[in-house]
Amino acid sequence: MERVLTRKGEATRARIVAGAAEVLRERGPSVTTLDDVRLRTGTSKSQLFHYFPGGKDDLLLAVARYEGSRVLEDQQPHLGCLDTWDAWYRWRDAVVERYRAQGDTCPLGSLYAQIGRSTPGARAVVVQLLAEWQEHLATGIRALRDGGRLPASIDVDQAAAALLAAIQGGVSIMLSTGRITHLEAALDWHIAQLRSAGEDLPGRMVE
Amino acid sequence: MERVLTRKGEATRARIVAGAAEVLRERGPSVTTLDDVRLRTGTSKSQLFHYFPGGKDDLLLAVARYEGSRVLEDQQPHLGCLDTWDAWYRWRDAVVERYRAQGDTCPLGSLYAQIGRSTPGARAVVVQLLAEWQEHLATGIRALRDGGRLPASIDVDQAAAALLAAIQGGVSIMLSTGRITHLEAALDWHIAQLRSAGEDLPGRMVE
DNA sequence: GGGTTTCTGGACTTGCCGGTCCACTTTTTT
DNA sequence: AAAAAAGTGGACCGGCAAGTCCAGAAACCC
Repeated sequence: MERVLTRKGEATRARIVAGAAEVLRERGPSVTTLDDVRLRTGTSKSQLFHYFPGGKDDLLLAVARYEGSRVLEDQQPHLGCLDTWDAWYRWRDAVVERYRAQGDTCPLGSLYAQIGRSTPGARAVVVQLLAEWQEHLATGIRALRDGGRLPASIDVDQAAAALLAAIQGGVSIMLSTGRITHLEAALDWHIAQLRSAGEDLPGRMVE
Repeated sequence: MERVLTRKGEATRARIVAGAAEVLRERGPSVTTLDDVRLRTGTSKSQLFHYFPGGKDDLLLAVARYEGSRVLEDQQPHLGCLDTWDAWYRWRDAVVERYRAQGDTCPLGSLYAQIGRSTPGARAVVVQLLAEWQEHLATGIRALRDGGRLPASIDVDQAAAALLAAIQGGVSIMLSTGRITHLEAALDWHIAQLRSAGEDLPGRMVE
């Protein structure tokens, strides 16, 4: 099935995805028409269907993948090295900043709401993103524990899952209310809780 | 402007809202047409516009209000009396049960995604719901603190905000992945953290 | 450089769906 | 009980946006 794309074709396709992502972020998926995308990207109907034979859903899915890949990238390099408390605070700031900049739109979330049910691929994109994200968090927590900064008894996976949920919730609340306070509260609370769990740890701390 | 509704009219209106809510939950707002609602509720186009002069958005907003009012109701009476640890566990189970039953649809969330941007009323509905919800949680935490089960130094509002975020995130993750694990992890983690914060409290506990 | 494939442009079709209209019935009011 | 107001049924309209088609241009391959 895979059709081969020439260099030019590849460029056009990429232009369409990036442009579509812009429009979708501004207007929201349900009200964005293919003509909007056409206009923004300087393409024609036939090109849209040439590159995305499945039509609108196909394009939306491509945009979802595109947006999804950016979510974790935007948190790097901090997300990759959560092994000291300082690193956690830097990451926390990066996350807040990212979502503050994004404002009250959640490209991936609204895309999923639009095509999720019908297109099975969309769910896969989100599920994988969440899994990777949580894995990064778990790695960070594990690093703290192994570094003696957290008690050995801590349930790493539960903590990571709870933290991921808190972030998602903070973002989702931001979308509805326009305020980033809950995201901040969630992050601060979680880090503070982790920290206080490691506070009165025997030995180690001085090592 | 307010038109008076006869008893019959009231009943019809209620039937439309309830029926529309059903269809919307099943199909999602973006793909649900007024004809779907018509069919489900056994009404005609003119009735729909008779009761909801603003058209589809108007109806959707009414449904949003309807769904919103149920969210907190479904957590009662537990949510109203979070003054002992046992009460918290009961509430936790009620929340999990409610969302497990609801499955992978979030009536309010998807409604908001659909009409939020355009209809200002929708945002108000969500904002108010979240505020009330958080207030309940804060009241519960305050009760624990005043009962000597939590340290006096606890930042009640931050804790409540973080918990609310965690719940929202748990739900939102459930919508994407179909799994309720994150909601459970978030609730369990939060309650456990609160509890451990109150663990080594001086005096009081025996009083 | 000729043949084949890929790419592009835009006119055209199609069907859906929100919204209008108006005639008719039922209920309320006095 | 008659007039007024509220409620109901369904035919109809109009626009919009997804998707189709085909012809011509550009790129690739030998």
